Amino acid sequence: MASLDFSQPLFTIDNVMFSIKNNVLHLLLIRRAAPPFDGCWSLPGGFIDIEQDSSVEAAAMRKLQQKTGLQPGYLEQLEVFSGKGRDPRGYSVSLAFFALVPYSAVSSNIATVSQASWWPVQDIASLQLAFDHQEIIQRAHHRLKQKALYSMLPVYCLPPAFTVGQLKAVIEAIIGKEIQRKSLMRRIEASNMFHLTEQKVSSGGRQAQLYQLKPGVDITHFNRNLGD
Amino acid sequence: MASLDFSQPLFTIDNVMFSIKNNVLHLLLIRRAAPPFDGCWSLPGGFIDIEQDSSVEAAAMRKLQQKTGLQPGYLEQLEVFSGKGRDPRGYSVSLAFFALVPYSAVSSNIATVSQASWWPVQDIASLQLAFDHQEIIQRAHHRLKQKALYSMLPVYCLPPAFTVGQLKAVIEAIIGKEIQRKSLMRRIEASNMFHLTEQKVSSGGRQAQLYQLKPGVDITHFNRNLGD
DNA sequence: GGCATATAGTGTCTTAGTGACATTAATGAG
DNA sequence: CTCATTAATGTCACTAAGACACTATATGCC
Repeated sequence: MASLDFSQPLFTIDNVMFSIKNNVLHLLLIRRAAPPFDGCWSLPGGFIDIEQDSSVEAAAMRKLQQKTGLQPGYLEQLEVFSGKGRDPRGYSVSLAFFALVPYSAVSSNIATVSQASWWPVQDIASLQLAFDHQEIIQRAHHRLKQKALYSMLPVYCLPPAFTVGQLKAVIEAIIGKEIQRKSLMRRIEASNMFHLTEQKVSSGGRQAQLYQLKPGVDITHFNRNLGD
Repeated sequence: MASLDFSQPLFTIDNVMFSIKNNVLHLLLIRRAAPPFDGCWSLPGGFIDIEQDSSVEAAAMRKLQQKTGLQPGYLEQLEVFSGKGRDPRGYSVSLAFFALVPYSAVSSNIATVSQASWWPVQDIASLQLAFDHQEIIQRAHHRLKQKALYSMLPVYCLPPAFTVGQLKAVIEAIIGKEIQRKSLMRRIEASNMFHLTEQKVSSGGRQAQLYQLKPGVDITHFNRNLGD
């Protein structure tokens, strides 16, 4: 194996954290306070601290906690973005994560952290973002769309108890397309991931059943996509 | 953003390169010649060279060329593996790739590179590998299996011209399960990725049509998995 | 109360793509 | 020529999603 006489690239973490607000897909950006790109909106991230971060996932979690005051219910590695041009400070390698969080969990904490705010995903393309964050966001959104078609992942955008109508709205916001309520019901039943609570919830018509994730279950993956 | 007074982790690349030999899924290991783990089999990889590698993908390609003498037809990021314990030299972050290559392309070059050889994936679990390479291989294999169920990715394990029977054998070797020839034919037609050549090939019975990738096409993804 | 309306949930037929397997096609061995 | 072998097709069954009508239960207004 080669020796260590190459200088190492700068290694950083970026997080694309999604949530649903008013039935619209949003993601969290923070305004940079230092060069390069100071003043620009950017993804919350930073450097890994090998003293306190037991893994890159731990580093991502710590950075999210630090910059936004909350921890996502779901976190997954997206992809590494690398090259000479993406950071003016030099060759850099950034591991991007994508995260999901219920919007309710955000609303109370986010106020205390200035310079961070939720943006509708559709509006992001027209912003001037730092680094190659536009591309990272596109990739994250694409991955999330795909996963919403064949898995129950979107539940992580909802509070612990939710209705079928809410889950349907979340999925539709993510994939940008209507789905059949009936199909979703079939999947909920087939997945065996949820149980009904005794509570019901009003939303202008007949009251809806509240569902809850069974403790310790894995996210079901189906072998067919929705919305062909 | 934080300043640079944290020491940076060691950043490395690992490659899980798959191919098919005698209708069995194999992957390429090299024997380490230096500590740590000298003498152990391990994944071909190493450090990125920021002078010559324009991206992490370029680094992965260069390392494969260097250590095995060949370049894969397909290369994709798998996942980052990180932590204090995985490398005795210190905190390390390794980006693993998975690669596919036709076995024919290997056979001539591999002889010139000592200490590299193909191993049946089933036999790997009983080897003593360096670092956390067992886990990396498991993850790569899992991902490859999944992709074989819903995409045409396995064609990258075949030479430029191939028969339906060969593709069927490759897919079966990857997913460890028989599939219906008919289903594969339907996908080949639906994907519109291939065209027939005039040539046919003998294999003990009726001659088989040779198919070829159309130039510049993307790998088709289906919205349903094989082999429910 | 009675009715309109809104949302929740079910029943059921259609549709699309795979599984299973029989059938036909082409080739080599004897 | 006959048979064994592999390639390719024809056809029906099965499964899960799409479409949409229909029932159920809540709220608000008269």
